[in-house]
Amino acid sequence: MPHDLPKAYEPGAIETRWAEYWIKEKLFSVPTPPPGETRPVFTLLLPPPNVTGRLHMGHMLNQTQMDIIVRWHRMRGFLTLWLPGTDHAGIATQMMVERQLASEGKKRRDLGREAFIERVWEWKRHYGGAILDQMKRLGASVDWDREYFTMDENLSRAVREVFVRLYEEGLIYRGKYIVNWCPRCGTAISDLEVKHEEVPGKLYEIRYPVVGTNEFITVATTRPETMLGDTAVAVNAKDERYQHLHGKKVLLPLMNREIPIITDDLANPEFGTGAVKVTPAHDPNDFEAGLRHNLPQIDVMDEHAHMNENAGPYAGLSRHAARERVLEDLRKQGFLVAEKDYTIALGKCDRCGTVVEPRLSTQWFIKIAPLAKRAIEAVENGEITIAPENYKQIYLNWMNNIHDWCISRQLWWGHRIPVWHCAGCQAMIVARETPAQCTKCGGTKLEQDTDVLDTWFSSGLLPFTTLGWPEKTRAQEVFYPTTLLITAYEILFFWVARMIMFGCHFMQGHQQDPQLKQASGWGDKKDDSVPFRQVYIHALVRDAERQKMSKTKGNVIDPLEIIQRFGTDATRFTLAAMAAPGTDIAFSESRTDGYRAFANKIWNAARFMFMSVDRVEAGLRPALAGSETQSHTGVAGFQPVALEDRWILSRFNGVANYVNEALATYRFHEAANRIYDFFWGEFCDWYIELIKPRLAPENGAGKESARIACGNLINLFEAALRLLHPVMPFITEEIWHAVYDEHPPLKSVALAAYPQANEKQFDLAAETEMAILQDLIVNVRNLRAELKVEQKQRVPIQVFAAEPAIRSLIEKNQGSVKRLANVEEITFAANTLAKLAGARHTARFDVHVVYERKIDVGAERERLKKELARIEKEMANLQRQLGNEQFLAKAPSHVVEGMRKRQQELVVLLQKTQSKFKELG
RNA sequence: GGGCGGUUAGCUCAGUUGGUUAGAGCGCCUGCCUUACAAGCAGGAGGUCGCAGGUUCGAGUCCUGCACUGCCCACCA
Repeated sequence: MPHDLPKAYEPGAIETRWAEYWIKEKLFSVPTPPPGETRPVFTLLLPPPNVTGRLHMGHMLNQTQMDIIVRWHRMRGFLTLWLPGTDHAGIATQMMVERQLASEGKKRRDLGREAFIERVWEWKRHYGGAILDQMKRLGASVDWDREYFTMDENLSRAVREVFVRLYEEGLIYRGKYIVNWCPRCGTAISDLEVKHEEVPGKLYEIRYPVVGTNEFITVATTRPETMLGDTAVAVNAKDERYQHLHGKKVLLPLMNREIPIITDDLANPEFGTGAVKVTPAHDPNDFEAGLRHNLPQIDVMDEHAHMNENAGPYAGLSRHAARERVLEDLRKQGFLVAEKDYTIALGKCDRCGTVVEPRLSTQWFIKIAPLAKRAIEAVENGEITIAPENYKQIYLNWMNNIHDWCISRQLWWGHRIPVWHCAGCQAMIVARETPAQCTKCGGTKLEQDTDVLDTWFSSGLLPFTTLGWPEKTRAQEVFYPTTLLITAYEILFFWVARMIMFGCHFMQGHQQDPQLKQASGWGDKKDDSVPFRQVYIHALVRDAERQKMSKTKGNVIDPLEIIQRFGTDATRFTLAAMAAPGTDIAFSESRTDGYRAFANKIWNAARFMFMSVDRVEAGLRPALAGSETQSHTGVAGFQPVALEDRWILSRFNGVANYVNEALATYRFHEAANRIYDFFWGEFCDWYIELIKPRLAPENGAGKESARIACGNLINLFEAALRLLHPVMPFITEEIWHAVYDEHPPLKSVALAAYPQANEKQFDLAAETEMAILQDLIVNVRNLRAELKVEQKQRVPIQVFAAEPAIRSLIEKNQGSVKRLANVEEITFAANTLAKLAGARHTARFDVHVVYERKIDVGAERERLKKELARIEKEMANLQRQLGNEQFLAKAPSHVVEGMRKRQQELVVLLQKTQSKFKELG
């Protein structure tokens, strides 16, 4: 028998054992079904963590939510595919390996491109699996047989295919533009990879002498060092201050170069001096102005943001040193006329924090507007839904203001751009496979473009490339569009938007297997090109002080450490219970500790159950067997003989309903909390306590009655385990196997059916009656506490109930009352007991504890005073409302009815309370 | 410069579409080692729902303004 469980729940060994079991048994592997499959389909793509990643709380929240939804679907009979993988993460991984090389005193250029890439692969083979191993510890029920890596050969081929197609469609172009350049990473980065940070800075005013006059024109700039590359000064044509200078030239200080004064809207008369220096090679606005006016582009910096030969005497200096020197020289020569405090939005590299340099360079771009058009439509017309809904607007705003996307990176690690340059004729050959010779001149000296693609280029394709694209596969018919995407807000633009653009473009015309589409509930959707039908954006996990976690702040909470201390189930439960849609989570260890206690509670309830089973009927199993688990509703094999049976059965079905509805709308916290309250507050605190006498046949309850009680307990428990399983997969799996005495009908509770409510098992009368009994018991306990009755002392009570039904209810269940309130004898009074000093009353009954000690009259009076005030206030409110004809006319009838009922109760309560208050003097 | 959120018990947070008495966990106070669980049980105290208006029969919930606070986006030097 496995029933001799340890007294305290120890999650560690149990969790690792089941995690391994699930993988070994391939429980979550889903072979692509052939045509004819009729089950509804649920597909979810795991947002691929970086191979270099270490599991953090964000991952854990994300994966917990996904796993809950995935397990829930699987248990409801969906053909459920959760596709895992990792991202090659260009910059991050390259940095990682470069750091490793640095510790050996080497640089990547020492190795050369090929050897370096081989080195990265080696690194990946050694350490790349770490984050997925950590996922396994979380219990993520993914299909490991389909694990992908974004640099896998098949995915790389798909990337080249996409590049070539986009190029052929004119949606990819190459050109020399200003891009965001990270001097430390040595590569271009996209707009999204630049984080703006407001920092205090200076606005400098520099005067340039106007050639042929004694005048100066004063420009304002935050970046004086770029003046070395100035090729014009712009003023606004309408600005009267400068109209006499139109067409004149200025002599650029320090460089002694003559540059024109141009008129352009770039200059805003309201800002600074109204005149602006124009540096086409170092500012995107100036670049545009330069094109408009045919200005030369003078690049004064190199790839490390050091000044180059174009910077004359400043060559070799870093941009920061150059700024100081330039300012110093301007000051000395009398050109610097003002320095004003000014807040600058400084752009920093998302990856390394280095200040980004707008740099003129040749890059590859995707023309985004045509792709964005359909991506906007798909969301606007509801082909893709985004929840919480406010993110829909954020998405649309962003998409409507999107710029072209710079996709080339000057890195070595990544998908190399499939373009070859002919050394002979300079032709560019864009091809899926390495060409043997130049298509123009036939030359064989071809060199592949040295750039690689932005990592998000390949991850944006994953919804279809992981399903075999560009081939047309059965997997796509079944699993595309994927059903849901659960992800963090921060990658809404990086990833989600790009997947939508690519999906809508490349899967245009795709159709999901109509039968499966219908079965899965998407019959009303027209567009099967979308990468997913739904998006759910989850919150950010912050630390207990609501601070964003960051390494520099040192406030990062390591989920693995939390798991170590409290268990995976407790940690998962915490994240679920705190995840109200739309609000960030302040992670709190005390909450996790509370849920560890919850796991322990479940464990001990199981121990109790097993002890009872072993005593009453060893070998008793739940009524459900095998295939039945997929079709039944409510609790099987449950025989409601007593009030508490009818009550708990009804409650269980109510909870099942509630939880299913909550999960359907991503209300994880409501689902988790409802299960918690049910299991602890109702099942353990009341139900188990109530049935204890029936479980002990030696108490005279009878063997058959004990057998029924035991059966109910085990069947209910089994159902509760299934209900809880998506949130706490480990402990439920462990106990579920034990419930079936290690011979479960299925390999895992994860494959059993998720509880659905059974209408026939609802029993509102039982719920009402039970509430009255609970009320009575709590009142007696309360009185006992007030009278300071010894815990063990059994006392007689008197009860008055005006309604015969209530009296008979109490009579019938007096055994329960006696046990749970430690009552010796119940006698029924003929008249109200409300006046008695030591009595308690409700609208339905009065109860008095017969005991020699008297209550504290003063305290009782205070309590009553408060209560009276409350009742009177509520009465007044009710009377006001019920006396209002408009209210009676407009309010829904159930509200009016409810208030009338409440009013009747209050009348009784008020009367009783008043008379007692008088009695106390 | 735009946009979005938050403000409810000592602390951290819930509070579906407005509807009867605003909840939980932790913490606090009192009493219990009652053979499932002291990681537990029983009882209790604690809130003018940020401020000011408005809509409504009815507002924690909807609207406006204000205050404080957080986040995202942004090529005005």
